[in-house]
Amino acid sequence: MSTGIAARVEEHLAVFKRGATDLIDEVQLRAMLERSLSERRPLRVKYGMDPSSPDLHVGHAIPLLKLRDLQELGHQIVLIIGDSTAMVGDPSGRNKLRPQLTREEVEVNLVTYTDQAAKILDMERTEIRRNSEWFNAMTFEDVLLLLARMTVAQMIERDTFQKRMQENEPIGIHEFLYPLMQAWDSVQVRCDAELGGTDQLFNLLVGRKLQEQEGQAPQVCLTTPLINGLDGRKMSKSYGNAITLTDGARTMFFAVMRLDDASMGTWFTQLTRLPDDEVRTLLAGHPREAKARLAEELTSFFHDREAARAARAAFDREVRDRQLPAEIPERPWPGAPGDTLPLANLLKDIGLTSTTSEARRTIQQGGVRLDGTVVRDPVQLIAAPVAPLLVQVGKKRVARVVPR
RNA sequence: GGGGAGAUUCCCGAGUGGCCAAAGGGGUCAGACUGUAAAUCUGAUGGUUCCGCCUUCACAGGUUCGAAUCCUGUUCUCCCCA
Repeated sequence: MSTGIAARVEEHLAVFKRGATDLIDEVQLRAMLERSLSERRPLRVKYGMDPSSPDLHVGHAIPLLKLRDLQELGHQIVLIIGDSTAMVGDPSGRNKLRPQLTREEVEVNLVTYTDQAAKILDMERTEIRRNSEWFNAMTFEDVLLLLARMTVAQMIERDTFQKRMQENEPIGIHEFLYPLMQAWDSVQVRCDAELGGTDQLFNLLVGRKLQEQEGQAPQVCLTTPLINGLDGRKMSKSYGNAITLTDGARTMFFAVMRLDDASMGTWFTQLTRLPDDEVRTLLAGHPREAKARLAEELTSFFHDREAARAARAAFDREVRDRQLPAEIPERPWPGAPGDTLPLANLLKDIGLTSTTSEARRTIQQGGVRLDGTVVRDPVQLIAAPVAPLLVQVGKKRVARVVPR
């Protein structure tokens, strides 16, 4: 082996390892890379996504970004669209039984999923496989044989199942099938390595086991951290604490600015590719500057530099300087032209609050301003405006009521 | 197959005949503070024509002046025994 290859092995290894939580195992990966680079045969790196909810969030972007790095090194990415596994539901990191999706729901999600993944990966160079390709071809006997590869004891060793049993939460028998299915994907695509979140480690290891049983070299398992959402809990669409890849530039930027300081380091490492020393300098400086930079990097990546700058300008203006936004949505007066409306009803009618009760509460708490003046009486009658009336609810909601 | 426990408001979780729109915590919203946050403090948190009325405590009936609370049936979950 030439010294040139040895250096490149180290280079590739560093990319694999950067920000990773588990690597099983490094010795094996090094050997794979040596062979791969000397034989000029890219490694097949698998990643599976189940189209189980319509939107991907930045947490999903972490492994995808890692895949992109590997893709840029010339390795072959194999993206598994888990259209069959989605109907089972991955029990990983779940303390509850997942609702089972129908074929129709899966198909709808699938389209948006690949579109979103395309924001990160070069899909031209990505091998995309649906796992229904092989699962739909299996007979009941095939399924039995697959199930027979593991024992219940091995399965319930998993901490998620342990926890559920302790908490008397249900565990569906079909959930036992999930790790085996994911592992079977690895056998089918003959991958050299599989990437997943830290909660996937068990499933990834089952892949190694099955590949060995099938006479294949066991895959290297690589996990990336799961990140917390904006409220500190695990990021999840259902908690409403996620930043999704489909969020607009402004929404995305503003959301990142709400992140707690302590998480910034992880976010920089996992979601940006800024050099380490630059990140260190940023983190040592003013937290707001660092966070703004983080937000700008993320927004630029998922949208573009221009949109990110605009979002930052809007943030500075509206939040930092407490100025009105440049664009204020206009709402036509909802009543008859010469009419009057109680303030609470007006707020609901123009959509600034979802119910009149919410409007009343907010008004009574001093959260509503008309032309900049706090109004505390929810039944105060508002006359149809002759000139635009500026209505603000809290810090974020604003509209201009215009005559019609 | 037998026995036991349970299903509560967005989530978790109290409540076992009237004082229950239902404790407490989380989340969320509003206000204060601030660096944009976080943390902290205050208040709010089913709807509404808002000191009244309507809807809500798995579902369907029933008892009662009155039920989340009692009874019957149904659905779902957990535990133990076989």
